[in-house]
Amino acid sequence: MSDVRSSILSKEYDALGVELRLVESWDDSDYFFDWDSDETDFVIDTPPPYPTGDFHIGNALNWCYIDFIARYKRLRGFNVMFPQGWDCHGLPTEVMVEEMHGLTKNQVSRGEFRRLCEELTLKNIDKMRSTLRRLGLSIDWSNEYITMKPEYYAHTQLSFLQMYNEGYIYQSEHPVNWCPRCETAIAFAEVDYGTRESILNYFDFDGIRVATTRPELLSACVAVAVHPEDERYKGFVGRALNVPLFNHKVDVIADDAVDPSFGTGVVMICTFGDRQDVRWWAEHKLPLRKAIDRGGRMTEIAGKYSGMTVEECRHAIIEDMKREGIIFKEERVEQKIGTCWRCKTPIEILSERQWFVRIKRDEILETSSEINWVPPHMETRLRNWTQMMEWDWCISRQRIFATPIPVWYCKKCGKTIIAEPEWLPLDPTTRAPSTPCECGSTEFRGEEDVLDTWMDSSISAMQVAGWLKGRELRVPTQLRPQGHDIIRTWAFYTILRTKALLGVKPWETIVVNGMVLGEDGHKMSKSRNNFVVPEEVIERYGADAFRQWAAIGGTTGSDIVFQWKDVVAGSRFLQKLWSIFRFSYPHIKDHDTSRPVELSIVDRWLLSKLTRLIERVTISMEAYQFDESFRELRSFIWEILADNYIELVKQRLYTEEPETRRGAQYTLSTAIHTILVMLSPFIPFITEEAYSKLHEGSINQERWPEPEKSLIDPRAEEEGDLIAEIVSYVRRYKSERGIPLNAPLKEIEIYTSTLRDVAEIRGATNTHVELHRENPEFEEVPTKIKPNMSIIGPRYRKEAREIIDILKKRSPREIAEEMEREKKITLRRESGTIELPEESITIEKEVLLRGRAVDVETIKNSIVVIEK
RNA sequence: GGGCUCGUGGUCUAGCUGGUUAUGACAUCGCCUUCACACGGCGAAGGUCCGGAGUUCGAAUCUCCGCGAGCCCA
Repeated sequence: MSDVRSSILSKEYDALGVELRLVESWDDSDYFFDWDSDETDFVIDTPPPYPTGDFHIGNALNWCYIDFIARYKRLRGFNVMFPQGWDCHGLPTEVMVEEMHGLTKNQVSRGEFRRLCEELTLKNIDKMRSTLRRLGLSIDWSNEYITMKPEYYAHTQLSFLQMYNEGYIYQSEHPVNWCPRCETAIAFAEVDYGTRESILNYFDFDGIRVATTRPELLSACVAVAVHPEDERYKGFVGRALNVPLFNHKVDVIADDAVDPSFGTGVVMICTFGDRQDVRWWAEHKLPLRKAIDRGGRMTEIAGKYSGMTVEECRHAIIEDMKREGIIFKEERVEQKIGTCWRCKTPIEILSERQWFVRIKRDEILETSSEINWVPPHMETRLRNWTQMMEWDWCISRQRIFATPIPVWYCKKCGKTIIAEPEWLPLDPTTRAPSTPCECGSTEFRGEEDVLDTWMDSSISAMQVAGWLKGRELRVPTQLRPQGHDIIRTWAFYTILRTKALLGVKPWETIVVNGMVLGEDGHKMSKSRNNFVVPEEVIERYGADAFRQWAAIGGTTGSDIVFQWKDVVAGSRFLQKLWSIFRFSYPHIKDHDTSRPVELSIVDRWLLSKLTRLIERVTISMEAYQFDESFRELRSFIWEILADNYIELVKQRLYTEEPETRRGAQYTLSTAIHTILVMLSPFIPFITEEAYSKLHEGSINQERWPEPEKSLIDPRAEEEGDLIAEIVSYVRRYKSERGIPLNAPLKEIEIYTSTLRDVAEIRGATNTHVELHRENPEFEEVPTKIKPNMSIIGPRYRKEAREIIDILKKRSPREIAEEMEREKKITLRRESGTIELPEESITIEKEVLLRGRAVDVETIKNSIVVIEK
């Protein structure tokens, strides 16, 4: 027996040691998707992160969710793909390369600049890969993709050709959001907003009073607008005015989008001061006057101001207007302005020849409605965004590190030449078309503009599902997990593109995670000093502890506050679990399962509760409710298994009597095995470590438990609950009186009709237990009548209140006696009598005992007497 | 300015289709070193469930209004 009592397992669980060892020993191929499997596919469209080099804690939350699902689905027998992509192209890397090497992109060749970007990106990817591994994520590395590699961007280019041929993509001169510092067009999704204090200048505009915050656009003025109902300006509509300082003629138009209460009620329309100008310009078919160039400087139409920056021009024009005496008022106003998401420079709206993807609102909305959104309200964000889009998606960028647009222009006739699919991948700036132009010319200018990075990443669902890989196409994929911050970009573009290219939705389900907030409840940012990186957490408490925070930090979809205490609580649970395992291990490691075993009431009680646990956790996992799943598991393990079951069966496990022992061994073994498997999606390290002590192979090869309905036993649950409560009462009794827990009491008497077996109570209390079927010596005094509202409420509706009042007025003893006699209660009122059935009230009783020095406690329908 | 979400003991959090003892964690206090675990066990204290109105026999839960917060955006 001595070997049973001293476990060979360490007392303390060494999370860091175990995890570092397992990270090294795990076999990547366990997680490979099998393209030829007969099992049902579960393909996950992991959103490829941007390789900044740092895996943000928000990403880590998202990836934990993905891993919970991937591991759970594998246990359920699915052929799971959890791929990892890298969305490489983009401005931030260009800027970083320029800073690192102290150069601008124009100082080296396009090819050389691209090479430097690739070099940095590969380094960053490497760094992030090691964080992913350390987190214990079951990524399928055989399905990794890197968007900057030619084999990937060939697909991006092909998608461009297909969408061009189907009329989704077109080139046109159109207003676009423009960053003058980055000298590139940007999409709406890339525009940030900030406030700025500016001056509202009131001035005389050829006899009408106008207020504007952007006098520098005077040379781009194409009309003046008033509200049609505005009495002050009725006579002006249709008149032509002379633009101050510039003297070109513009018309006064009426439009009800003009706010009569703002400024003077007269608006100067320029091409373009803001998006409202674009709307008016298009609606009233106004001329185009470009006053600002790509670098943010004034053009020739600005006359003597040309060459100035926007700021310089504004000051100069205001000076000149003052000199002419036409400014009569200046007012400070708070103004919201669009800025570049990357460099925060105020953006301009310029009219440029650019490439666009047509936004087909209805198609996107309809496709979105076919997707199962978790949680459902996240879809409204996409719907609102889609309905608000004012013009098409501008996909061309004036940058270098991006997918080249596979297009040339004939130098002779100007025709646009679109590449053939078999020429891909290609860079039109270094390669000419393989065939001459229709006009016979072989001289071409390659398109220097490149594609928006979202063009790369928005085909991820198709890419992972085998598009163009010579595999059967598996679209829609089963799942897209992502944060709610990228609904209007990643989700939106992916839905648009997959529908446009393949005619189907990209995913069956999208699970949206919240943002991670710092401990102060605000979004994590370096300036707020509430920033935590996943590596820091893992180095201190390990990945299993971190993953528990991800699971129970909050409900799926809600924003989650990062809190160290949650991680600490997670690490304590690991220790608790280890202690349970360490205790159980010697009893279950080689128990005999070959012969049927005799199960006691508490064994059946535990197995029944375990079965219900399996049912509940399975349901919540299917609904992606990780907090609920993990909470259920943790409370079962801690409260039911450890605090109750193990305490109850300890004596049986230590006994020399093999039959008594075997039932407990069997039950404990089943419970331990089951919870390890169910915990393994959340905490893969400790579960693998424990599992490996009992079995060959990895826990990854296990199957998710099926609830065995025949094990659900309400009678055993009732009896077991009573036993657990009695034992816990005795424990409390001893604790309150300073009696050591294992010290025997004189005697415990239990008066009950529920219990049949008291062996475990005897063992757990270390006291002789007498079981009685009847209780003649006691006097029971009813002390309180508790109305059962869930019965009385719905049955008596409006009369419920009155019934309770009447019950309160009558004495508990009287009611109890009537109930004993009649099996019902008759209430008399002015408006007649009411008969309450037995189940509508609960009678609380106090037990009195004469003549003996005892403590008495009523637990459920049983009475426990402890002799002093 | 709009959309979405949220507002529950000191802090964080559960509470689905309304039912009278509101869950748990951390922190606080007291008791207990008992042969799995003191990173433990047992117990205590701590709440106008943001405010107001409404629906209802009954509201933390449903509706409306207000206040506040967070996120995403204009």
